[in-house]
Amino acid sequence: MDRKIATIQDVAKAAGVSTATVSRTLSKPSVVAAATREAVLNAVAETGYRVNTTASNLRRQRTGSVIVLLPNIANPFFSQILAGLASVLTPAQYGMLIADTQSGPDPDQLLAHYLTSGQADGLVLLDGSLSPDALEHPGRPPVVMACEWMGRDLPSVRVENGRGAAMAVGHFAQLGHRAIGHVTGPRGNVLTEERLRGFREAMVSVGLPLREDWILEGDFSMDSGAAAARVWLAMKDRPTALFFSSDEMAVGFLGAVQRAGIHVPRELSIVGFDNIEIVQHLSPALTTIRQPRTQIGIRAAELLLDMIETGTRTGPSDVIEIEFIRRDSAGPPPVSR
Amino acid sequence: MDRKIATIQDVAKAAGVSTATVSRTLSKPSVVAAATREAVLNAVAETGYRVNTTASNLRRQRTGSVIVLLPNIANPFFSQILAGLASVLTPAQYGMLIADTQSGPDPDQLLAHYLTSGQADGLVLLDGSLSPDALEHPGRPPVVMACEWMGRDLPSVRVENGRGAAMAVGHFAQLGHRAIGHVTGPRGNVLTEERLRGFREAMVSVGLPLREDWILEGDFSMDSGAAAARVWLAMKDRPTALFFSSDEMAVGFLGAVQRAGIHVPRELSIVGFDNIEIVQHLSPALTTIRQPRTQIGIRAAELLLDMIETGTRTGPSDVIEIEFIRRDSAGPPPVSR
DNA sequence: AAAGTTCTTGTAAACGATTTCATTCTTTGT
DNA sequence: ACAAAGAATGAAATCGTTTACAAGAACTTT
Repeated sequence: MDRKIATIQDVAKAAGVSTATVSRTLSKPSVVAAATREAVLNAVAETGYRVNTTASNLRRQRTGSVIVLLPNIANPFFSQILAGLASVLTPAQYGMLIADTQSGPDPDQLLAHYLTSGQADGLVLLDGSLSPDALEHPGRPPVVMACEWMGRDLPSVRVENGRGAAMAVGHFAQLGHRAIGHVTGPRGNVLTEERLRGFREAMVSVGLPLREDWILEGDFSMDSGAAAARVWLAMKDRPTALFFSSDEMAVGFLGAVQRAGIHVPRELSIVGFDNIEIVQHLSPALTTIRQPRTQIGIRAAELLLDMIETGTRTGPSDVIEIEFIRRDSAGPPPVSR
Repeated sequence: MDRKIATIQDVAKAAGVSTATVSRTLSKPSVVAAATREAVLNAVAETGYRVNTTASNLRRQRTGSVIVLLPNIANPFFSQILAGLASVLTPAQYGMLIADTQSGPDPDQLLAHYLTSGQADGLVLLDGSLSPDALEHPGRPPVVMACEWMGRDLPSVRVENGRGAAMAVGHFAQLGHRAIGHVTGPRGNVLTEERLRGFREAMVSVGLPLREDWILEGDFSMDSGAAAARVWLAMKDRPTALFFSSDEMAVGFLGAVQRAGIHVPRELSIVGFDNIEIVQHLSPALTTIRQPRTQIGIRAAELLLDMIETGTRTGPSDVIEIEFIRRDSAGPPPVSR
């Protein structure tokens, strides 16, 4: 009896109706008469029928899944966004396929592949360093960028990156710092550039000297934060405050300088960006800029679903508010000197 | 011309062959004559044809995706495993669907849903607290457990949890500690129980007193580590060494006690479990037990693919080796007293 | 009571691949 | 030179749905 899985045919037979009626009962119950509806639903329960998504997708000319392209699946920053995406995609009956752009050889090629393969009803891009060329493809599915965005008028969900940098600089200035540096993300990345721009503008706007040798390049990773620490320790003329383009770098930096005997925030103040979960548990707890990552994921998914349903290829962009979180890693500059 | 996406019919027409030949050229090139093969491949390139995965899957009675069930997608511990899974699933042309068991109302129901819905060719379970009842379903797809495992003889990939605990205890004992405590994961979780058992056995085997009030319950999270710190700080008679069932808890604990002015490892030694990326960047760098998480993901995916291809529902289990990583968070016990 | 409407339902044609089976064309062995 | 075996191809069925269209039934409306 339960040998084979029931098809819509079996249900139709059991209920004494046509397959069309079964299908209608399940998708638009309102158009079928109450009596038949009940008969069908009974038959469904009886046979344990589940619609075959593959067949349904084929007929409806959709795939039922959206692909998320991200630079590194193992990065906790992204997993939070994934959680947000999943929370709206799953209820909407869309599967979420995850593809790691770093794992393969050529990220741009991977993007092109997914744009042309017709394997997804939509794409979410979390990697801002992808080249937008492939987006010219005519029949491509809708695409939404989250966090990072590219030149074209691609719908995106982003945060006020520049303002975040300005908040950090403002905080340092107010505490009395005059020697402020910055550790950036990888050059070319939109987030990096945006935050760097915000940093520069804020520095001139508060009237502080902008020293290029106090702008260190990282790549958002903890390792690159630790590397920045070695550079900072080796400087003869050090900034007393550092703004990091990511919390991860701040964490790597903090651990490294602490091991070198530096006390934060007594000898050096630092501020991160993102508010990843761990930083509140550090000692000192990290002052940072909060990005509501789950929220970003949710909005991106909503935008994408809207585009998929309306069949548009463009859409609005959304800017999500950030928040300055004052903790204990930034204090007044050292008095000596 | 490029208006609509090309189907296999278009390719067949362009190459002057039947659709059957096109299909064969693409799946089993060896059975078609060299000349025709070339003609078909040219036609493919010309039309920009991509096989429609949905149609292919329907015909082949498969779904082309495996579902990964995990307790919390935002947990960095799991994302590393996901990366491992993806690295073998993607090349094998399987999509990886991720489902969060914590986000919905009833985890067990979610598992049952995926087991019966026929939406996946296989399942990977990363949540050991799921009840195995649903696995009785007759036509269910193959299932592999990673990290955690359940009573039944389900194929699984796991690590030597008990031995990990023993390594930590051994290390403490060798350093001269006599008062050793343990912070566990949530009760009922297989990992928790296994490590706790290992801890207990190791304690008696090195001949140290096993004090139940020095066994604190956590839930693997940083917050629960911080909570454990408050308990430890409030104790009149404290253990001088603590073994944590997860790095996350160790991190939460470390930050909390450091803020209370405790020096690790001078006043207290700690050892974690997992070796998550961040712990090497802390100050002090955390001594811990490394689980090769990417490796676990890879093996689980390999096992699952094998089961899918051979059509078996059982398979071998695999035990992955762990490694003790000595860093700076464990030292000799304080001399005072 | 005839002519329109409005509701329900069924018939059958897609959707785009894969694969069985039969057919034609080559080889090969004797 | 002829039968048998092998290789390459095509015709058509099939996977399990959804949905355009048609048709019958049940009501209105005049």
